Amino acid sequence: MPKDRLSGRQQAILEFITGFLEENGYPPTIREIGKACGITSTSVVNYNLNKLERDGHLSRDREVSRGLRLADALPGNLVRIPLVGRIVASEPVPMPSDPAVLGEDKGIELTRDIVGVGDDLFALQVKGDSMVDAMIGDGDIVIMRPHPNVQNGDLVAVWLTDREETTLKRIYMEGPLVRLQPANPTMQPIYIDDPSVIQVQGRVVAVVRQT
Amino acid sequence: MPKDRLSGRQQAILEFITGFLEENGYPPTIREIGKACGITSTSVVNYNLNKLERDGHLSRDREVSRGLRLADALPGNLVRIPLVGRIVASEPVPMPSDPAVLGEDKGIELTRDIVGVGDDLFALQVKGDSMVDAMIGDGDIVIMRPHPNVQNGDLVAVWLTDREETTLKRIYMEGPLVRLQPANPTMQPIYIDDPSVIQVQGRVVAVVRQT
DNA sequence: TTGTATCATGAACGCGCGTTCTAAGTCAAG
DNA sequence: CTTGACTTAGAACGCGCGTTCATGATACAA
Repeated sequence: MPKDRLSGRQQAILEFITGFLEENGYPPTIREIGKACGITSTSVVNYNLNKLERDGHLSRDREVSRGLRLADALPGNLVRIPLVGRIVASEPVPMPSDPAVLGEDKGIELTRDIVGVGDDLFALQVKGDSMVDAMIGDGDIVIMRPHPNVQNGDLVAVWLTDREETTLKRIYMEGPLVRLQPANPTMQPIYIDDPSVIQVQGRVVAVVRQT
Repeated sequence: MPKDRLSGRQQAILEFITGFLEENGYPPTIREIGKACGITSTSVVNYNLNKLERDGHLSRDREVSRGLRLADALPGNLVRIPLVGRIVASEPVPMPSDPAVLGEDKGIELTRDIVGVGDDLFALQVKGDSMVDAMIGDGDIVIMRPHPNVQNGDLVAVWLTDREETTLKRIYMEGPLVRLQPANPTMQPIYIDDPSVIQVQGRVVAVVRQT
C-alpha cells in the first residue's frame, strides 16, 4: 500500500508523532509511541514503524534513539535568506558579497516550495516607489538569485548603465535588440538596441509584502 | 552572561546542534556533541548544556535521550495557511467557511514574523489584473485575516455592493465619508458617502508573489 | 486441510545515553 | 601564597530504548 491506505493504528502513530514533534521538538521513542497509542509491545510499534517507513511516510535511523523523522516537514524545507540591503532605482543592486551592507544578520525565512532549491538566495528591501510599474512598492522585499545565464521571460533586476538606473523587468532577447517588459500589463515595454548597456544583476524569485 | 557572551566551546556546541537538527530532524546526544566538538568527557558537554540552558539558548528535558531543543526555532514558528480560493474583482471574497472552495488541502507556509500571531488566517490567489492599482497582479497570493473591526489605514478587501466589485484599498474613515486609497501612490482615491455600500471582507496581512 | 502473508504479543538481550562522582587545571581576588 | 569560582577530565552507575526471537491469531488462496 504505497499510498494513504494505512491502518487505523498506523494513522494513530503518525498523528502522535506529528503532535509529539511539534510539542517537544524531538521525536518520541518506540515505548512512548506505544503508550500513547495503546500498544503494550515495543515490537509491534517497531513493526508498524518499519511499515510506515516502507510506505514512505517517515524515515528511520537504525540503532539510534528517537531516530525517526516524518517524510514531510523534511529538514531544509525552511530557508533563511539574508537581507543584504536595499534596492533603489538610482543605484546598482547590492550583491551579497558586498562588505556588510547590513551589519546585523537580518533575514527572512521562507519555505522551499516558494523559493525553490538553491542556497545562493538573497533578499533586498525596496526603497521608494520607483518600481510600481513592476507592481513592487516601497518596503516590499524581493528575493533574488544571482543569475549567470538569463532566459527569456525571466523577471530580472537590470542596471542600465546609460540611464544609471536599476529596474525590475521581464527580459526578452528579440534578435538584435532586448525588450524589457514591465510586469504591469498596462505599461509599455522598453526596447534596447545596444545590449552592452544592460547588466543583469539577478533574477527575482519571489516578492513578499507585509502590510 | 544572559546574552551572547558565550565561550567558543559553547558557541561551537550551539552551532553543531543547529546543523545536526537541520540534517537529521532530531537533536544529537551528549556523546555526539562531544565527539563533534572535540570533547572527550560527557560530563563536560552536560555542564555546558546546562550553562546554555541557564542562559536561555536552549531547553532540556531531564532523563530523556536527545531531550533538548533550541530556544529559537520554537515550534509554531511556522504557520500553514489554507488556500481557500481565488479572488476576482467581480465577486465577493470567498471566506474560509465557504463549502470547499478548493477541495484539496492546498496551502502556503509562512513564518510567524511575517504574518504575526493568530490562527484564523487564510490565503487567496488573485485571478486577473484588476488589482494592479494595489500593486497586486495575476497569480499573487494575498494572506488575509477576517477583520471584525477596521482601523484607519488598514489595507482591506472591500466588496462594493453598488458596483458589485471587490477591491483592495487602504481604508480611512473621514467623518461622514469613507476614503478608499489605492496602494499605488500615483492613483487617486475613491470617496464613498454612503458607508452602507461597502462591506469589509478582511484585512490584508501580506502578499506573496512567486515568479 | 495446508500453505503464505499480515498483524499482534511478550520477553529478553545489549548497547545507548543521561547522570553523578571524584579529581584536577586555570585564573582573578584577597 | 591561599581561596574560591569556573571549567575540563575520566570513569562508573543504571535505566532508556532499539532490536530480535518465539509464539499466535486472522485472513485469503490453493
